[in-house]
Amino acid sequence: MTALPRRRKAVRRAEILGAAREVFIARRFEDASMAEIAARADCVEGTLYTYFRNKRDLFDAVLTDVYDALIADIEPRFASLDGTADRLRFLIARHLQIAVDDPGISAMLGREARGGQPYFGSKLHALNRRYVQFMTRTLSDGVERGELRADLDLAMARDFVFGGLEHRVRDLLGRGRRIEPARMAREMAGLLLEGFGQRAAPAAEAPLERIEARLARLEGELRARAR
Amino acid sequence: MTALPRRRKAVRRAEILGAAREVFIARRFEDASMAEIAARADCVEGTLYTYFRNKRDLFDAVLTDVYDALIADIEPRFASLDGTADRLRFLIARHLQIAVDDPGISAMLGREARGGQPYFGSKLHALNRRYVQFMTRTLSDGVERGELRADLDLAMARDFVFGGLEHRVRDLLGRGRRIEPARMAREMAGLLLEGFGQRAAPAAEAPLERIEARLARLEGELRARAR
Amino acid sequence: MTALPRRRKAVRRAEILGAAREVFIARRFEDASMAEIAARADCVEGTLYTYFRNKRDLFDAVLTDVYDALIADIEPRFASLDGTADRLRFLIARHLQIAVDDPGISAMLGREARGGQPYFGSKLHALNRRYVQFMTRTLSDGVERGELRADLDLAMARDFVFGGLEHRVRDLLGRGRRIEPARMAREMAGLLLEGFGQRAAPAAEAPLERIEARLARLEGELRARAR
Amino acid sequence: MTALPRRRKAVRRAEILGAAREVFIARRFEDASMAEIAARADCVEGTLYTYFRNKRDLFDAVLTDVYDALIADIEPRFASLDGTADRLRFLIARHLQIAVDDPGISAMLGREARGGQPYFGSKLHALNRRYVQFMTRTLSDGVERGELRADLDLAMARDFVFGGLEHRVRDLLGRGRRIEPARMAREMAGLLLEGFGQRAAPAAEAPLERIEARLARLEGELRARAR
DNA sequence: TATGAATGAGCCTTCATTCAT
DNA sequence: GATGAATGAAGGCTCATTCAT
Repeated sequence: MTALPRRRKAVRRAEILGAAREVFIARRFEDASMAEIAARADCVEGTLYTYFRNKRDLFDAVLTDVYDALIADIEPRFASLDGTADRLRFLIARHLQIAVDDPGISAMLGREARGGQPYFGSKLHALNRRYVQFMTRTLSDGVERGELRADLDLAMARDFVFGGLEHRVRDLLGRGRRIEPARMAREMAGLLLEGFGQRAAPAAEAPLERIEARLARLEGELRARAR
Repeated sequence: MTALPRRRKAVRRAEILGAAREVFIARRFEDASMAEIAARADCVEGTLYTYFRNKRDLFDAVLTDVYDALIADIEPRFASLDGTADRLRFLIARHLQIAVDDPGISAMLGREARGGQPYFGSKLHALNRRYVQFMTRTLSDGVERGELRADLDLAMARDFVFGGLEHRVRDLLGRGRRIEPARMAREMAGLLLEGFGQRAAPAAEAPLERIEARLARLEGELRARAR
Repeated sequence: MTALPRRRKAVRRAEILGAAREVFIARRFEDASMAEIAARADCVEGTLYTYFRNKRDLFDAVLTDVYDALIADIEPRFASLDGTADRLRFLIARHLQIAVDDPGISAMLGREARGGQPYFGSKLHALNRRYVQFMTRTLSDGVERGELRADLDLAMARDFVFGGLEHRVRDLLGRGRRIEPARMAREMAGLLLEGFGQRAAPAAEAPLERIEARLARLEGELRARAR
Repeated sequence: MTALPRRRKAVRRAEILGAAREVFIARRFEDASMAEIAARADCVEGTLYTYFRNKRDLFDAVLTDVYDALIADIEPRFASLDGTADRLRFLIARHLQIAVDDPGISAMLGREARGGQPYFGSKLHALNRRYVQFMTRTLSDGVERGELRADLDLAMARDFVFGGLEHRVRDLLGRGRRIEPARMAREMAGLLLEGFGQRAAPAAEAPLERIEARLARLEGELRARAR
């Protein structure tokens, strides 16, 4: 055939990447075939190998693209948020938004994280770390600022967030339910921050503060007199 | 040619099941090969098919074994627990124990839940539902008894528990860290029940009483001096 | 299990034969499995081999049964028929009757005649020859008695009969049409005996008569003159 | 490793088709193996699948080739024939010629028509219909023109022709006899057109000629005397 | 650079037959 | 005599990758 006349490499590369993305979303890594990617990219299999060393390479490039776009989108918006609760809600909502915009991507990311290949040390793991940083920072800042418990185990907290998200998304998608990122993020963040338990609270904050204020005042007064 | 010495069918079956278990732990379903299972069970591939109709059947048999043992172990111990917190800690610890006893199994279960085959409706899904029942009951009982927030979204809570567990285990195992089920269960349950947020109150009743005692003492002293 | 208590060999053999017959009717030789036959005969595969040397043997035994029954049924009735046309109609009708009574059998016989194994020299061929004898005799007797053309090529005629029957049955069965042996036998025999061709005859006789008239006239005239 | 020298796709395809043809002639569809075809085409099995989607596809391609060539050969010659008897003789001779040129093909076609797969609706059936059209037209035209009995059952007649041919060829080939298409076509057509039966009337040609000779002689003699 | 034909190892599954029990 | 567990060869098919063109 007449090859598409003089495509610049970058363009061709992008086409292949796009095709690969579609295929890797539709099928897991092992089940995706280079033949299908080539067909969708409108070239032959051999051509793929002039742009990517092998299938894994191509897959990693797709992942990089996905994460890069994701991070580029999150970065500025995250930077403008200060409160821990706000940040948490934003990150959860943004994560849910992926599942809404591109359900295949969520599935792919979750799926491939436990692939046949070792996850730790993989490209996917490295990329994921960058993404997870936003959450890690949110949590550690939260502790520093006194908005989260001082004894919070950050890694454990992070796992609850992402693990919960993953299961939640899978469950809802599996049942064909709609996901409303904002509302659901509010609920999830609320549950995480306050816990499942029944708040003895009502007894809670205002009265206690008042009592302690009274106490402090009294003790100060006594110390003064003691002098 | 040389037939292996005859064994009782049940024995052979168990051998094959054991071999299959090892292989399915090491590789995901699609990547596991009947050839490898046969080799590990010290028989030829054909033999496998006299015990199991096909690869999926064999896989399901492995899963059934795992879950049956798990559920049989949990059932009586769970039945003897009443408090929501106790139950939660027990179930979490038991789940973590799987990862300690048989790290491959955790990975396998998590992995296959997102397999290529539709998860919903699969044997795995059916088995998993039975297992998850313990948690579901714990949570709904907890709400009924007023030990958990009345507005708790049970499905969401369940997803946080299992999602968090899954990520936690994967993370720790991936980093080669040791897991201490009891301690970790305490921490996880605590975090889930109380939330990430800073307790304005640490509150609790005993301290409150102590404060009031302190207060009473001070006030009494003041009154004494005032005289 | 408790084996069926002391079945006499002949009974068991008959059971196996019956099961084999069902299976060989349903599937062609290669596709029929000893396992299925054993299951249908309610015994295990090994048992089959105590009654028949191998699958082919078993198949041949089934065929022998079929042909023996067929021949035993035809023999006396054929013996009572004299006219060539009657015999032909009877044999055709009887053949069609097989397709009506036991469509599987016709299919099986036709099918296996061109099996992978060489047909000539096979057991099936030998059995078939006995069956075909009835037709062969009918045709050769017919010629001898002057009821069939003296120059009839017997083998060719026989092939037309059975080839036609085979195709006819297959066609009708394939289209789901009903077969009425008697009526169809009449039609087929008629067509074979009289041919496809338009009888020149009607046209033929008038001219012949004219010739004979002419001849008679001449001869009479000659006789007259001779006097 | 060492790749065969590149060939043009069409060439390779033809080689594979040729190899497949040989194998499908030698064995029935189910018994033919892709391995054998590959070996005969001097390539590996995988290569076959770059030309044909699967075994059935390859088989159908072989059949299509055979029928296309056959029909292309018959078409123009058939078009030039008018009389029913001529056409019939031609078609029969042509059919026999297949058995002479390529004895395997006849066997294959007959064999596969009763394959395990349903024949009706198969590619083979579709192709065969086109081939059979020539005979169908011959017969229906024959009736229309008054050259065949007006009450001729066309389907039945067609089955006699092809059934007879099939059996005849199988019988002769099976016995290692030579086939002489032209002579045999004359005989077969004759038998079909005139039937097996003793012609009471047509008295046939030789006698008629003898009579007319006698008649001519007599009349000549009389005329002589009259002078 | 792009091509695309060829590779070949590997996969799951079937089944007639054997033989120790 | 009957059993039935074990065999092992064979089958169709897939696919990432290579390399001559």
